[in-house]
Order: sequence, then structure tokens, then C-alpha cells
Amino acid sequence: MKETVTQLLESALATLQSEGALPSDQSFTPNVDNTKDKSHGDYACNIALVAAKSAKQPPRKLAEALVAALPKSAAIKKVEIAGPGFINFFMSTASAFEVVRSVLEQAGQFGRNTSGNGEKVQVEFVSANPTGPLHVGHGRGAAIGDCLCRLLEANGYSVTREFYYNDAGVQIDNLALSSQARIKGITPEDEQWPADGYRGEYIADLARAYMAAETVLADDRKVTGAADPEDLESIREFAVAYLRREQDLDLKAFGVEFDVYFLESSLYKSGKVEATVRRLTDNGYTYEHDGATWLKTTEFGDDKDRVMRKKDGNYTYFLPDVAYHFDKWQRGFSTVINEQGADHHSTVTRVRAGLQALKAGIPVGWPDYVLHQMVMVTRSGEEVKLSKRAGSYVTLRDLIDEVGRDATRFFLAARRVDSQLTFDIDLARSQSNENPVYYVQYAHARICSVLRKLAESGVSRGFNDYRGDLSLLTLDEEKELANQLAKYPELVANAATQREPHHITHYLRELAGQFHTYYNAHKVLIEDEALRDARLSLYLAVRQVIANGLDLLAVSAPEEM
RNA sequence: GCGCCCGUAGCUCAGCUGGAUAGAGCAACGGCCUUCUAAGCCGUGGGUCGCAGGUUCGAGUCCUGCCGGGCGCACCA
Repeated sequence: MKETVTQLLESALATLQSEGALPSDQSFTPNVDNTKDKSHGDYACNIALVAAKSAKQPPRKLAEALVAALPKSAAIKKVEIAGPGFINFFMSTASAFEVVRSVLEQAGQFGRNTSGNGEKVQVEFVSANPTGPLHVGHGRGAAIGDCLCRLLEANGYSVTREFYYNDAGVQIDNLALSSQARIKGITPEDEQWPADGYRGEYIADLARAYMAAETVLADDRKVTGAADPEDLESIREFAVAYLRREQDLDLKAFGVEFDVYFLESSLYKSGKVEATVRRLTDNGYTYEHDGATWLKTTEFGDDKDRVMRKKDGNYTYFLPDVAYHFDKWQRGFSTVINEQGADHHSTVTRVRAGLQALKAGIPVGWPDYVLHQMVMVTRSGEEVKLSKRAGSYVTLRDLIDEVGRDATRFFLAARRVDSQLTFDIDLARSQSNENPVYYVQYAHARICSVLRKLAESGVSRGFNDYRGDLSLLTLDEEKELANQLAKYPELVANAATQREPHHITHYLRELAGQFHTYYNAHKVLIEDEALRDARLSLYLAVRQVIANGLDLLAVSAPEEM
């Protein structure tokens, strides 16, 4: 539809260029917008305003010439020039409803495209270290990251979901010591408790499991507890596996699965860290100062140089980060997206600088980052800060258990990533129109309910059963619904390229709202079978698009509620 | 102090690569269930888009400065 209008305008522009009314040495690309106001038609174009200067004509006059040069099309009912020189297109009713047939024919494929051409894309998200249960921030990352993956897949990309974590180093030492303390019956209140130990209740559970010689099976590892309080190495391995498993269970409950778990320690084992150091040194971007080795990240836009090897000989976290991203590049991902909390934003410049210093042909600005802002959880208007299990923070598991997976996913994906998010537990739990998740799901269930009702009267109609003469649909609500459906494919495309999954939730809220309005104003199961069948086709198309949209969010589309 | 993000209706937030009188939900008030699920619908009121400049045919959107909030500024990750 929009493409049709664009093509007509391109043709008109070419005509004016050949006639000399527009300079032929520059190109004009018409930008066709959806209108906000019905009185402006279905689509509007501002090309006359944009090109007025080059045409040396007033915008309205140029608009007139363009309209005169537009090829005839059955899809268009009327064209108007309005305001300073906008060209407004009113589409014919028949063309407005063509989308209904497309939706039902394409079913789950509607809105998907192949523009990605199977290109390999990697999305790294969550990437929590195995030192405790996932918190709400990880939940936001999981919801956004997984939705982005689904969006990219819907645009024809071949997506790898990756989870990076550290199973060695200072934090894990601390985990092992905390676990050992619990195993020996020491509690955080005791004086012998390790400084900065992990105080959460989950460490006590872990300690019991270790002493009971339980076997722990996580997605990427399997360990049996040695039940030996003195064997710190065994405790370390068990603790990591135990917490990895706990995170896996949370992620599964959330509907998120990863293709690759990548260990920071593997970068040392495989020699990739050393190779990275050598390469940076050979390229002349390192120097010694104060007993440490520094990388000249300032040559690539950082505000100060960064230490890569500490005085004590260990590397800072940032070096394996560079090695890790180099490895991603070498694995052939031309597009890599890192979804992280915005509290890590300072790493972006450093990692990119480190990659440039490798002189490996990696494009400036690679990889992409999607950084989400902080999440605050409220109940009864008060901020919730603690959970029983983790102690100092609210866990993802708490939310899933309390409000359910659907509402949690929807809420955590519903806001722009760069604004802070308040997760209102009362709202997410409420079963009313205040709650956008149920509002959207209810629209879907209602349509299914109508089909069941129809079946009771002896008429069976499948979900993708296009039937009836859609030219019988003459109501404004019907045309607006069809127009909303027609916007879905570009929504899927834009949300992916902009990396803005929140558009999906807003679109669905809007579509569901339009449907509820229509549903309440006009009955569908009526005597007039021809009109009934036509309306049902529209219903079914709405159902399909809601189902497709919810699937991008991994939120269920229930047939009854 | 420096860097990044945010500041739109009483509240929570949209506003699609600048476009025509700034939108939605909730809350407030008033209506709608012998009728396909009222987890729904209809109506009413509510705004100097933080402030001040600038860019242009046009700015919530872009630039500069200021104010307010969040996050980050390690030889921690």
C-alpha cells in the first residue's frame, strides 16, 4: 500500500525531471508517512516541501505539478494538496482490505521478511556471572535481548544467542569462600564470615546440596558435590554449576534459551588472550608505566588510556573482553549486538578502541550496543529492594512466580531501553483493563470465543479461513483496523533496525484497543451471513496479527481466559 | 568536576530517520451487561513538551547553554 504510493510518486518525480520542472542531476526520494489525522487521508508525502527549493517553485505549486503527473491507480480514491504543500492520499476501500487476505494466507509468516538474507547475527545478552540468582535487571536484558533476536529472525537474519560469563577470577574466589563458610556453618552475622562474602540465602542452599553430594546439571556443565568442606576447588566448581543451573531454570521459566555459553576462562586456555596482547603490542599501541602495561585507547576516542596488564601480572577484565569480541568477529558475525545494563556503558568505548587497535579490518563502531537503563520494582507504591533468596536485590524468579511469565516479559519489554523502568507489581498482577498484557490477550481470546460460538451454531471456520466479500465492510472502524494490520510489516522491520522492541507492545495495545471498540459497537454473529463472513475474515486477520506480535515477545496468545 | 541516558497531562509512558490543531492508558467524573467473554466499551475535563537561546518554510524531535533526576568515572567485573 505504502509502496504503491511511493512508486506512484517516484514516477511523477521522474516525469517532472524529464520535463525540466525539477533538476535531473539530483535524486528525490519521496518519504511517505502514515497520517495521524483521518482528514489527511491514509498517507501523506512532504516531498513538495522538501524539493521546493531545488525546483525554484513554491511548495504548493510543485505539489500541483506532482499530482498532475501521478499515474492513474485503482488503489487511490482521491489525492489532495493541503497545508503548506502536503500531498494527501486517500486509498480506495477495496485496497484497504487486501491486507486481510494477505494475513490469512501468510498466517504466522505475515509481517516477516527476508531482508536479512540469512546473514549471521549474534546477540549477546544477560551474561550474568554465576555468583547469584538473576535480578530484575537481567530480566529486562533477557526480555529485550530475546525480543530483539526474534525480531531479527523475523527479518530473515540467522541469529545466535550467546551468554558470556566468568567462572574464574576474584568474584568466583569470593563465591567459593562464601560457600565454604556456609558449609562450615558460618553465617554472615559471624565474625569469621569472609569480607565482602555473598550473604544471600542461596549460598546456604548451595552448601547443603554440596554436602549432600547432589549432582547438578546445568545447560553447559555437570558437577557432583564432593561433600568435603576443605576442598575449595571442588566447592568452587560445584558453586558455579549450582548457580548456573539456577540461572538456567530461571531463564527457561522466562522462555529464553541460549545457543552458546562462552567462558571467559576459555579465552586464556585457547591462548586468545595472549594472542590479543601480542597483536596489540606488535601494532605499537602498548606501553609500560608504573609497572603496568597500558593500551593507548586514547588513539581511538577514549578519554584516557587503560591498563591492560596490572602490576601483579594479571590482566584487567577489559583485555579478555577485547579478545572475546575479536573472537566473535573471527567467527564471522558481521553484526554483533551486545545487550547490557547501562551501568556498563563505560566499556563500550574501550572495547571498540581495543578492537581498532588490533588493525584487523573491524569497522569503526563495531559492535552494536543496546544498553538498558535501571529497573525499579514497586509494590503498593513503595520500592521493593529485597528478596528472601538473594537478600540485597529482587530476583527475576520473584517476578515470574508472582506475576507470571507473560506479564513479566511484556512489562520488561514495554519501555524504551534508554528510559528507566518502574515495574509495578500490583499493576502486573491486576486482572483488568489497566493491565496491557491481559488487554491484548483478551482481544485474542475474544476472537477465539466468537469462533467457538459460531461452531456451536454448526458453522465451522478455521483460523486462516478467508471467506466472504470484503467489499461489504464499509464501517470506519473496519477500515481503520485493516490499516492498522497493514502497518504491522513495517513495524517488524523498523523495530529490528532501530533495535527498539518496545514498539511491539505499543502496537499490540493499539490494535487490541481498536478491536475492542469494533467488537463492542458491531456484532459479528448476525443473520446476514455474507456480512458475517466478511467481518469474521477481518476478525481472523486481527487474531493472527495479535498472535504474531505476541510471539515476538514470547508472550502466549490464549484461546480463552 | 568529566562522560552517557532521561525530563511530554495529577500518575505511568508513546510520539515512527523535523511535518499539518501534541497522543494513549491509569486516576477523576458521568453512562453501557435478558445481546458473540464487562479481563470490555462510550463520553467529559486535563498540557508554557524542564528553562533560555539558535538552525528553517516548519522543532517535543536537530545544535548550544543552564536546571533537575539516574548511571558511570579502578592496576573491580
